[in-house]
Amino acid sequence: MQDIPPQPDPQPDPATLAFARHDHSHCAGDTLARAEAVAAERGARLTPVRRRALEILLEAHRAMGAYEVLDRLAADGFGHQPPVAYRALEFLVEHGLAHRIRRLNAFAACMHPGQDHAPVFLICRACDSVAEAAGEPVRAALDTAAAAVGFTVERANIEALGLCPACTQGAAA
Amino acid sequence: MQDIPPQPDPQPDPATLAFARHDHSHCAGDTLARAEAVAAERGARLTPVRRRALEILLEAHRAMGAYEVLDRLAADGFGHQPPVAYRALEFLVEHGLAHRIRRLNAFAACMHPGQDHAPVFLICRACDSVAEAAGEPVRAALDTAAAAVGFTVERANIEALGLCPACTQGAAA
DNA sequence: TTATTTATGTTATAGCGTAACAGGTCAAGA
DNA sequence: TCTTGACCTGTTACGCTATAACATAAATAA
Ligand SMILES: [Zn+2]
Ligand SMILES: [Zn+2]
Ligand SMILES: [Zn+2]
Ligand SMILES: [Zn+2]
Repeated sequence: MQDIPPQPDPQPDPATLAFARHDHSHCAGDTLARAEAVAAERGARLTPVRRRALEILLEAHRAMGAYEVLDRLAADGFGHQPPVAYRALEFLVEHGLAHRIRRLNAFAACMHPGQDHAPVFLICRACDSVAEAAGEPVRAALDTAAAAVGFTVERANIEALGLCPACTQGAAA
Repeated sequence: MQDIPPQPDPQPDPATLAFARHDHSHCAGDTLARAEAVAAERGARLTPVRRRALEILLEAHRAMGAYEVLDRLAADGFGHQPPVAYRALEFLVEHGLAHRIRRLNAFAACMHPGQDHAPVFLICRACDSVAEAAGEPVRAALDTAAAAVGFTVERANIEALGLCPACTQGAAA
């Protein structure tokens, strides 16, 4: 959850990374750069508030409420009213640069923007970290279950609450 | 979504049923009876407010907001304040007699109480109906994805938004 | 009965989210 | 150049969702 000096190894699976000690400033910076590239490619305008909102979400592998983001934006000289945060977050979600975690009434930066993906969120109830795991098989199973009753899935929210690797260890002790 | 006279056939899959015309008074009554049996078995006290809240949720295959349930309870002579509804609903969820649909900030009656199940919700964006499909395969895929990164899943919310069979037809027209 | 727990109801307040309007920026086209 | 229109940012004001804290009453246990 914070910066730990040496981390020379190649990037592991993003969900594994979220729960592991890693050079997060690099992790966040890299993700931000990819997000900027995606925005440019799509012709989406990543304006100062929007970019700053994304940076804020990228500070840690956890979800933040809109009002928490708003406070941070306000402290940085942006507007102080809820729509300022909600609009920036809405933009990020719309363009796949962030996700909404309904279980937490909160938002989290997307850890692999650009890649078309069916995210599954793993929320640790002990340390509040949130990881975005590869959900393609889960989504496939969901589509199958829905198709069996004639239902057409357009969007899905798949959110799991439990214990991350570190906190599972702690609980076992 | 409303009562249609004859329906002699045996019960199909509950999710299929939710989207089909059926004798809902029988469907709801039967589910309520099973819920009562489950509550008795667990030693859970299905008091008048709680029972009435469940009946209200059972009136249709859709989710209802807590305040909507509250209005109905108040009209029936129960308390008029939010905690009255939230507590009844919390009880029902705790004992597996109802589910919370986070995407809608709402609650829906469980259509097969007692059976230990991993529900998946199929929410029609056109007619607002909500079906509870069998989610065991989906849950299994989720557990696998989580286990791959060392995460232990305790609870999961799996909610799909899309079009039910009837509304898919309508949209195609 | 008396003590203990559980349930119901209240007031008050916190937290989440959006509608509607005003002013500002920027680029395309007259 | 000037105007038009699209889009972005900011505001006020409000509505919906949810819970904390407390008082009373009913049910169960001792
Ligand atoms: Zn990181
Ligand atoms: Zn944890
Ligand atoms: Zn029915
Ligand atoms: Zn429908």
